[in-house]
Formats: sequence, C-alpha cells, structure tokens
Amino acid sequence: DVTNDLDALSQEGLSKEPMQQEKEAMGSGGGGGGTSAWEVGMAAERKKQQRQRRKKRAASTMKSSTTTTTTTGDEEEMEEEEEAGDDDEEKGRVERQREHPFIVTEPGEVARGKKNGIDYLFHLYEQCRDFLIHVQNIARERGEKCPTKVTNQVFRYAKKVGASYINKPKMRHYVHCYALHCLNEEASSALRRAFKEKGENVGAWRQACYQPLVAMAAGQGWDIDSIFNPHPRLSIWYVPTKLRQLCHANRNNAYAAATSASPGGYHRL
Amino acid sequence: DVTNDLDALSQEGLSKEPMQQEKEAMGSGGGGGGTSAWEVGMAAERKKQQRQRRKKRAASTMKSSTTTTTTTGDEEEMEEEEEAGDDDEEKGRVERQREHPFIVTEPGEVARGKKNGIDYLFHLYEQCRDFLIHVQNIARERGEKCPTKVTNQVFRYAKKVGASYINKPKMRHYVHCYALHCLNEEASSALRRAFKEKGENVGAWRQACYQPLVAMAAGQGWDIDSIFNPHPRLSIWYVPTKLRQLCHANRNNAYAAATSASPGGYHRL
DNA sequence: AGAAGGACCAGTGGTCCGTA
DNA sequence: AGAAGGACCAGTGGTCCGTA
Repeated sequence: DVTNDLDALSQEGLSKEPMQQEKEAMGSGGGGGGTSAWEVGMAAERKKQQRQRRKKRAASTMKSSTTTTTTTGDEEEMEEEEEAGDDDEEKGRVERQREHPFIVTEPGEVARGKKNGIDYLFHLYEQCRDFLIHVQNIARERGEKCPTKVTNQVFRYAKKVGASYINKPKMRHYVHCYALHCLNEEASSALRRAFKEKGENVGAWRQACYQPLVAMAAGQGWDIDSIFNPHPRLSIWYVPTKLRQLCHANRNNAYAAATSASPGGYHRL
Repeated sequence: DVTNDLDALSQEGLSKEPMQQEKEAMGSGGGGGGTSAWEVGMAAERKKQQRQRRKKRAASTMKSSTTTTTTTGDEEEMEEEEEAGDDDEEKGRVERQREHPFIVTEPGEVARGKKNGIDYLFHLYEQCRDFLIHVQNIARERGEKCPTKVTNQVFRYAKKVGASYINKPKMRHYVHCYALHCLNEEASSALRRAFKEKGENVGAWRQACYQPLVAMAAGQGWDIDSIFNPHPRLSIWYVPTKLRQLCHANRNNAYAAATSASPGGYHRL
C-alpha cells in the first residue's frame, strides 16, 4: 500500500532501462519533492536518456531461446553520443532486461554509454535503507517483529513497489564499497579517481575497497562489526563474509608477526 | 573442545535423569567451583536423587513399539518418599528418555516425585546464556559472525557438550515465564506462590505469566522489544510470538477505547 | 488431560553459475 | 573477459503433533 514513488522517480534515466514494467505498474507520477543533492547534479543528464521503456514485459516463457543470435559485445565502449539506443526496439526482440554494468566513475560523474556510475550504485544502498524503514514501519504497525537489517523481506518489498533493479546478489556484492564510502568518503573518492585514472574495471576497484576497511578494523582490534555497527547507515547491512575473513586473516598475521618479532622467537619464551 | 562441565555438573540430580549418555560422554569430572546461590540451596536435595543413570542409550530403532503396554499414568502424584524409582530398570525396557514435567514450585522449593521445579526451569535459561557466550567466544576466535541471540547453533552446541535436556521447543515455550522472572522477580514469585496454592498446573501458570508482561509493555507504548532488549539476560532471547501479539492486541484495544471514550464516539469527529 | 521434544516447514542468508 | 542476477541450498526460526 505504501508505494515509494519518490525513490522510484529519483531513478529516472539513471540506469538506462531500470524498470519497464515497474513504471507501468506505478504510473509515472509527476515529480514529488525531496530531491537529493546528487539527484540535482544528475538532472542535466536526464534529457538525453528518456526513452526506451516499452518492450514487452519479460515473458516468463522467454527462457527458451529459439534462435541463438550470437550477440558479440561490440556495443560496449560506445561513444557517449550514441544517442541513447533504440536498438532493442529496432529488431523487436524480447530481450532479457538487466541493469547496465557499473564503471568506475569519480564523485559527481555520470556514466555515459550503457553504463551506470558509482554514485548511482551508492544511491541504491540508500534506497534500500528507505525500503527497510518502510518495512519496519509496516511491521511496527502490525505488531510483527521488526527487521534491523536489509533482509530478504526488504528485497521482496523493493520488488513489490517497483524497484526491480534492486536485487540481493548485487547489493551484497558491493556492500564493502558502500561501507568505505560511508566511513571515509575522502578515501573512497580518492580510490575512485585513482582507479578511473588507471582505466581499471569495476572488479578491480571493488577488490581495492577491502584494504582500507581492514586497516580501519585493525584500529579496533580487527573487529569489523565494531566498525559497521555504530554507523547508522552501515549498521543495517550484513558484514560481507570476505571482509570478515580478511580482517581475521590480518589479525592472525599481525599476531604471528608480533610473537616472532625478535630473531629466534624471543617473545615465545 | 571447550566443554562446559560446570553447567552440566550443576545439573546433577535436579532433573531426575537429565543425561544418561551425556554423562558418559563427558566423564563425571570432579566438582569445579562457581556454584550459584540457587545450586547451594539445592544441595540438600541431592543425596536422595543420585541414582538411575544407566539405561541403554535410547536406540534409534526404538520407535517401533512392539508390545504396547498400556502404562496408565498412576505413578504421577506419587508420594515424595517413593525412594527414587529404579522402576525403569526393573522391567529392562528400553524407554524413551525425557525430562520430568514441570510443576509450579515457589522460589527455593525443590520438586518432589518425578517432577522438575520452576527454579530448575529458570536455571536452564541461564545455562543457555552460558552456552551462547561460549559459542560467541568460539566465533570471535575464528573470525566468524557472532550470534547475539540463542539460536539453533547454541542449541546444537548444548547438545554437543552433553546438555541434551536442553532443547528449542522447551526453551521457546517458557521464555516469557523467564522474562517475568528477570524483569520483576517479586511479581514472578508471587504468581508462583498463588498458582501453587491454588493447585494449578504448569500450563495455567504459564498462561498467567503473559499479563504482567503486557502491563509492563503498556508503559512503553506496548513495545515489548523495548522491554526485552535493554535487559542483559533477556535480550538474548527472541520475543515469543504470542507475547508480541498480545501486546499488539492490547494496544489496539486501548486505542479503540480512547477514540470512543465519550458516548456517541465524540472523538471521531 | 497435561506436557516434553523430534521433526517438519516456510522462508533466510549466502552466493554460484548459467546468462548476456 | 567482465558483470548482472535468477535460482539454488544448507541451515534458521518457529512450532505442530505424534509420543509417553
């Protein structure tokens, strides 16, 4: 009942075709307030990206790919003025819709071509937080138990209110990147600029986000939970397994180093 | 590896045959310190209850009851000096072992006959807390995620270290009784005395434990979580569904009463 | 009838791997 | 090769109901 039009609207044009059926389901209601600084920054981009939204709703029978047209990945690094592809409609194919892949952008930068930027990625985390708050309010109203984290229930709610571009594997995949952004925006921004500069792909940037977090945890006895939990926007996210493991491994290494600091293992005695 | 002999030992003789195989598995190691006030109080009772512990380990094939000997429930309200029944061994049956049922006892009172008292019930909750703390320590040591509640993992751990008399359905069943004990020991004790006096069974006492808790929650806007969470011994237990529902129902009733307080529903206008 | 607890079940956290 | 996400799976919270 409580549909979150605001969040859905703020999406407009950011991901290239984020929600065909969802828009239809919600109606494309006129712009409500609450526009964030980031959304304002994005506004300039929007005009050139407001098309392609029809396309048959992904039929559930679609899975049987009749003619395997080997689509080579050449449309990837397209020039920015490709004028927003109606290429899908051209052939009338019923395509599997997915979000455009992320590229490493610096803060404030909008991804061009069929790509999404990192500001957009982080925005998804804030949308999830809003969805969680809605789910919590509904639960309290009904006297049901109230989730403290972004759970399956929250992802289901996101889908229900039309944010089909939000899904669990994606959000879990980049949690630690968002964590760095929350905890040390300076460091996060510097890392993004550096990786953009080097022309690194998203995977490389994502990997590089771990180390600064481990360093922060080291200052808390490698207790990553004590880093996540006190932070209001981060505490609602499960600590990623790999980050937890990295912290643990570093703690053990530090301990091993400390206990064999002097030649001959002096500290062992 | 970290076996919790202490807790297991403190059980000695309280439940009649709490752990036959478990004792064997753990060895009946000599008494370690850490004896609680309640355990001291119980010590006098122990001498008369230190037998019956052999009995074949409950065979897993046991389920097919060959000769259905209709055991009538006459041995129930036995006199207290029944001298601790070796009756099981007498017939050499391979019986399904379970804990003796609870009876309503007043604080400090030990159940006689094949019964367990309420102090013993509450002691089980404290054992679970100890098990949780062990599980948490192990998790931290391994750098794994650390439970904040008594989870399946904790019940599994309890079984592993020999506390087979602890199980999830039982602990969940009486959580709110333990909650009242934690939050208002005076009220809890008074209720126990009253229900023992009236000769009520455990089920009736258990039901009666809900209302005082709802009344406490009412003082917090019927938010039962705000009652459980700040309490160090209670916060590790999930709020029982029925208690949550009762609080919600009472909130709604109170609201309905408030909005139709004057004749003719004045407040509605 | 009253009660203990094995065992089941719907929905979870976690992430792999078939897909594009 | 790099990436998005449907869908699976082991183990969870919750408690019913066959058992004693």
